[in-house]
Amino acid sequence: MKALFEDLKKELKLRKIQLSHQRLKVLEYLTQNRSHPTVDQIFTDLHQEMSTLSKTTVYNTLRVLVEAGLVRAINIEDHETRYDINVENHGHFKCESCGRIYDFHTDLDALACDGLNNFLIKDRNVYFNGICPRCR
Amino acid sequence: MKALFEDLKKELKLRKIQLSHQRLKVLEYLTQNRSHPTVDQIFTDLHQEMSTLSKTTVYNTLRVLVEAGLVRAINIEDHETRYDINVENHGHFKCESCGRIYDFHTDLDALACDGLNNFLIKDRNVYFNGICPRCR
DNA sequence: ATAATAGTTGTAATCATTATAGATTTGCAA
DNA sequence: TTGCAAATCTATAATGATTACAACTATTAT
Ligand SMILES: [Mn+2]
Ligand SMILES: [Mn+2]
Ligand SMILES: [Zn+2]
Ligand SMILES: [Zn+2]
Repeated sequence: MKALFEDLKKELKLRKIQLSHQRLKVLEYLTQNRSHPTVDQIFTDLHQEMSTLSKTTVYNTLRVLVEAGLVRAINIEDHETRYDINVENHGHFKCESCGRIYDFHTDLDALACDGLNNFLIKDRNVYFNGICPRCR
Repeated sequence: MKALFEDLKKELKLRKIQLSHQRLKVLEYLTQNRSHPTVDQIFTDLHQEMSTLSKTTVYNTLRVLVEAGLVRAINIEDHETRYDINVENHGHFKCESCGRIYDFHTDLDALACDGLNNFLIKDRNVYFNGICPRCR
């Protein structure tokens, strides 16, 4: 189930999204860095090997990838969006102490909820806050 | 169960938090405006009747109220925090079309999740995205 | 009443994100 | 292959929410 770089490339081709050098680098980065990186982390790391890369391109690429459904944007306070190559049904835990974001398995579709008749649900998110084992 | 202004005032006194005119106004506003307002909405509305009110005070007050556990901060993309006087177990639905945030009832504690052994969970949040009945 | 503490205010600074315009690259047709 | 339009990228400026700061005011304790 793990999103493989080669599969993702095919997916982009299918959707007629150009596979530019920059886009492939960002996509590859996300498959290799599953710690929910910020734009700044992605940019800083990639800039080491691609000195001409622009932060705007990272933003643009991420928008394209999110719109294509290949990447998920995560907003857990902080006013800084993080990105996740794993778009499957899972939850996030943010440690108040170290700031790390952990994945956990959960079936959101199983969550019973009242008051959403006639609502069209496109996306479901769960996140917890607290202290991680490493920080306790 | 609905958070009543008078009860909240007592709660603040208990916690030795000064009940300044500005803080009471913000608190009262939240009890009367349960549409998850932004700082800007709170400030603009209160500024009508309190022309000396500063936006910084609104920010400061909300931080105090959130830390005291009387108010919940909600971050659903948008890079603009919204505030909720309802701190009980409930979920949020954001309409992509009109931007409204709706409450829905759900029992998050009942959600089974793997991979969080030894994690100290302090807070649980769920939010859905989609289209609301009004916009369909 | 006086001094110390807490809260408020207006302004400036910060920081993530978006807009813009010119430069570069790509896809495709001649 | 060559030429050109469309797409993408880059650098920089603008935006907008939030925070930092310093002076001012209100509250509390002595
Ligand atoms: Mn994840
Ligand atoms: Mn709510
Ligand atoms: Zn931690
Ligand atoms: Zn709507």
